[in-house]
Amino acid sequence: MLPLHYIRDNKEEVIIRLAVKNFDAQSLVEKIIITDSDRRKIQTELDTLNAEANTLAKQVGDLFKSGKQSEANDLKNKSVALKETSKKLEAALASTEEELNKILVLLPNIPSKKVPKGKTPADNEVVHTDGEVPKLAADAKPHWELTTQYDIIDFELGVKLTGAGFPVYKGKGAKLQRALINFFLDNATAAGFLEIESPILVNEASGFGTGQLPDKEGQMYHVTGDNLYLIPTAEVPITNIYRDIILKAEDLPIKNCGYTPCFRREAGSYGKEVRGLNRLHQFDKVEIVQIVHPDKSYETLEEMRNYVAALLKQLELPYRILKLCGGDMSFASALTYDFETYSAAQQKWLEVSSVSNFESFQSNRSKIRFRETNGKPQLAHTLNGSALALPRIVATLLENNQTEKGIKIPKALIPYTGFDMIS
RNA sequence: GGAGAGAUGGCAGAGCGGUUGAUUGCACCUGUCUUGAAAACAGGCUUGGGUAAAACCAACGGGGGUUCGAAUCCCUCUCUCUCCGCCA
Repeated sequence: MLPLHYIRDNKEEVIIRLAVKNFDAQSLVEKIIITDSDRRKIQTELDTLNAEANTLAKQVGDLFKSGKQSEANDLKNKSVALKETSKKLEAALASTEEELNKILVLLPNIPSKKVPKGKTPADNEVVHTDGEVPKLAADAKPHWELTTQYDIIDFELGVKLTGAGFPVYKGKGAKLQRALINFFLDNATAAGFLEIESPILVNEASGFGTGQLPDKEGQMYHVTGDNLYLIPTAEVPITNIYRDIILKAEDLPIKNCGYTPCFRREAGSYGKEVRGLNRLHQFDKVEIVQIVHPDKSYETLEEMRNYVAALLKQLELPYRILKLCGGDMSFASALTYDFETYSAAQQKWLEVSSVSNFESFQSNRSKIRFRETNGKPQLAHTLNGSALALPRIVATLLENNQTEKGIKIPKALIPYTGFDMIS
């Protein structure tokens, strides 16, 4: 949610910049500005009326005390009349505010000036490529065959227990999951991120705070009995820790990380996109989150980008970094880097991380603020990134490292797996 | 799940129908004093709307009601705590 005063003061700018996201903001912005000005008009009227009523009430009190009953009663009647008007105004104010909030939430975040124009993933800008793509034998197998061959992930069993997209990890497959999670968490904490273990069910307020609600409701699993949502990412609970908080400037930057399972309904996905580990309903992920001073957020984004790159390097996976074009960016982001690893048997790039600067878009929704000494509260900037999401890492790792003897585990991971080969 | 108690500013904790946006303590900030610090003293210290800045308005868990007037009374929802039950 963009700050209202920003929209008010930079109307043209907002419209022009949102065009980069292929979002025609013209009529929405107009409507927001009109509704806001209506709101203020009503508010001013109501304030004046309330001021009058307050004065009156005081006078009535004084008159009663000094025993002037009849005069007091006269004023009382006047006060009752005021009240009817103020009731109407209050109702008008409430409905105008509701309307304003409803449309304000429809406006996406403004993309940073560095965001390339474009409509589809094909327009994303490759900003960095690293690592060697292995030359595999002609009969190299995609990961969903390898997992069966070595009996480490059972997709059908998951279907039996739950449904498609809920795989069961077994033996070295399960150990590999645990190894990756620990590897990622250890790296994150070594880099100064405080580890958080959070709930994986969140309430509506949290879902709204990070932008999943109301618009992306269909992407989350909803526990209707208690009106809670299964988190699609640890970003939701971790960022919401700071909802409605006014931090001290010296508390910044806040660096948190956390491992959670993530749940996504992925309604509408189909075909080879969802084959094997490519797209799951439940998966494991370590997320890094930062809350920073607005002056520092782009610097922080680069730092996080470098951090994620270093992880992939340690895992010896070929990867590239994309700067997302306006059309491919998420609703809430101002600038996003996607990380993709090259899965050699599928011969395609798989997204394994997305690192974004949300500027004040989330913090405005969640009221995450900070204060300089003696200053006014102001919105902080929030950032987050996957570091990393497991399934596609596993897919790439299995495919790229397959040999006749088995699947080789990258050196950095061996202390965590306790084995150097899946065979 | 049953019974009871409670929700007030960063924290603790008053207030229970009329200058109470809120006593007080702690924390914090700014001054005075000091070579510096501590102590002491003086002042400041919720948030949002509104304004050039004020004035002004709103908010004492959320929503509704009674009243000329509510943090204070009533209804309702949510949450927390205590006891009992159940239980990893």
